[in-house]
Amino acid sequence: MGRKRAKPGKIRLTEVAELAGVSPITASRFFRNPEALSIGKRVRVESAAKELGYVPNLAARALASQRTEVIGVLIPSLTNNVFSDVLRGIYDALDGSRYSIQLANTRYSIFQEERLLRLFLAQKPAGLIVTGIDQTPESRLIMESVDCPIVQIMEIGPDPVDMMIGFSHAEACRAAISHLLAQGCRRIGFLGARMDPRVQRRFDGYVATMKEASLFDPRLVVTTPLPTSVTLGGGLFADLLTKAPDTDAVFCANDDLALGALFECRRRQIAVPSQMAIMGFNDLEFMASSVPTLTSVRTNRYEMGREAATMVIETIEGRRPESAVVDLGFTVVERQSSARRA
Amino acid sequence: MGRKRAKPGKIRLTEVAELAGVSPITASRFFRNPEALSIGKRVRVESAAKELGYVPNLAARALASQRTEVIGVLIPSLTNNVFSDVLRGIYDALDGSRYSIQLANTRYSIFQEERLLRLFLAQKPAGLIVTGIDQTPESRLIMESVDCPIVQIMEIGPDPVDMMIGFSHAEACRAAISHLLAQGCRRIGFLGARMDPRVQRRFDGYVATMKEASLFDPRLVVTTPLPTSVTLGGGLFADLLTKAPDTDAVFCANDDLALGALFECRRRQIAVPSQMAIMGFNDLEFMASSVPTLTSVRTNRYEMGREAATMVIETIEGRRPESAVVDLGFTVVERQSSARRA
DNA sequence: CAATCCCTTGGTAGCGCTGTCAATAGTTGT
DNA sequence: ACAACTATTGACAGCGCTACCAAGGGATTG
Repeated sequence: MGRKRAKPGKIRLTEVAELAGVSPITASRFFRNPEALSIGKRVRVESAAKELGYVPNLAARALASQRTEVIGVLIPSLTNNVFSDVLRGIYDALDGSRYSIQLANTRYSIFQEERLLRLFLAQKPAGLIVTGIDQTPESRLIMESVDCPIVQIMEIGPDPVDMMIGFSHAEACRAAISHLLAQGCRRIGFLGARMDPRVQRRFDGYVATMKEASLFDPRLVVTTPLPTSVTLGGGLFADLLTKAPDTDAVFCANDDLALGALFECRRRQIAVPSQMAIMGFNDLEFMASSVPTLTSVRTNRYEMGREAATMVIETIEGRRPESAVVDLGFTVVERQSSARRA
Repeated sequence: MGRKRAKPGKIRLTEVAELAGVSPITASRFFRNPEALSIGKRVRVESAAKELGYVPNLAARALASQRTEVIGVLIPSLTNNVFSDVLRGIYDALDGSRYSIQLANTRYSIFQEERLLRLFLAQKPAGLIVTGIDQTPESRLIMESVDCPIVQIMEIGPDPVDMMIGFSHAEACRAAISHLLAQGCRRIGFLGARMDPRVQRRFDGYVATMKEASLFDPRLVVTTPLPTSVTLGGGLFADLLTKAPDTDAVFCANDDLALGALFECRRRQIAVPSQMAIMGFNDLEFMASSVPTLTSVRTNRYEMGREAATMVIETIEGRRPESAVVDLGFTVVERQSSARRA
């Protein structure tokens, strides 16, 4: 024989239906598509549900309908401010909707990403948000064979798996370096940490722009696979000065490094920007209030998260966005730390 | 009639059992309690599952077993670095385990928190991690009537709902102020943003310590309900100097404010620490590499998250931690910005 | 040799909900 | 007046898994 029968206190859809005087399936429809009910029953089911304090059992719903209302989110890091802004956008967009988020951290590994992707997809998510465009070939195959909407975020590239929202890191970096060149800088260093694909593309933009100006010199480049930090920024900057003492500007692949470089300048009594221009990337909040204020490239991270989540939901509900690829662009925010000509 | 029958490609527990030559229930047991199987069957089921690439259907499992393997996490903010460290600890502790996380953002509202709590508990989570000890009375009742383990994090207090891990913010702040007093500071200002319960308790510690030294003066206090930022730190510090121009030290309720205050000092040519000592709270990474380096109070946020998640899991698995309340303490990290006597 | 125990395995039913059809009532067109 | 249609509602079965009970088989005991 089976197990003990329904506990007395349990409020199931059946109980709601009974109180409302309708069949369970009608009550079920009330929660999914109220318009399909006549006004009378709609009101009756609604008040019955409220009276009993009914809360749907999501597991049963998922099992019966073969789908969930969970949107999977794959990001490479929980620590990085950049991703917490994106996440905030995603959570805000989903707040109040019936969708919830399942978050997983790939730790910058595309193999972890592939593993997590399999894990997620086995649970039939309603949608997926993944970071970047550098998935393993297997991951791509998996994603392409799945029928839920997928948004790749943080950057844009040639062929989206499904949808895409971000900006060109190479272009953003080109704009940054062009700004420094326009300020009269010639020996422009590049500081990079972690060197994930997006930083790599910023680096590519740096190399291309410097080469076009016939100013590229490998001694101006200092990178490390270590995770970024302010302290590391100081260290990399010190290395740069050792390799190329005549450096007159430094582009930092993110703002933490830029702040570290700024502190290192202060430590060494290097005047910013007159002796050394400094520029960061992302435009975190503190860049506007340091002394001197720090030039950076503003990226629209919160909006990216918000839009990505919105694109997923709209697609699920059948209103596919007109454009599958959204370029959110970037803005070079010129501040004191690069004001050579000001 | 029902719906279409099992699709061909679908790998269910039944398929695994069939290939392994055992009954479905035996296969099911393999995934929950392998020790209960004889070695022979264990190996057969394992290889069958691997061969077919079986992934359990969590919705079915949750429905049948009436429980989930989801741990709910309620935090007030996604932006604040403090919480991303905690989150990282939680995710790390759960990585590789069968538990997953459902995250929700209360936005510093105890009413939001109550709403989310109801939402979570309706889905029968395996455990719960909530921030702080200031829940609504209704929230407390709800939590007390639930039978899953609950850990309150970030601070400790008299009566835990279930378990608790954190430290005393008032004590930590007392230690901070005592340090500044020991450095010979007398006109010690307090800068606070957001003023959530934890900041409030730090403030209480400040007031108590200053009063004991007969040095309390309301003009030394500048607070705001606005969310914290580096820029805000500069602003609050400027206000403080207006209200109390003879201030000789400032305790900032968090490190962002401290950095902002440091920049404001630089802007105004106020020498740190000789004219003005600065101290922060949390000891974020950048505190160690600013110029001058910034004194702070180190709190063990990552460990807190990790331990909280571990406590939940251990309790679920029947190995309840010997102590329900864990005080992780804090450390005053003395650096240049408060080195008056050095 | 029967009685007792434990270890392993299987049968049965059902968790709470929804997809698929079918049925009923009401409405419109010719 | 009758067919054809739409709007509502319901019946039935089953989603994939596990709780509960029971049974088979071997070892141990008196």
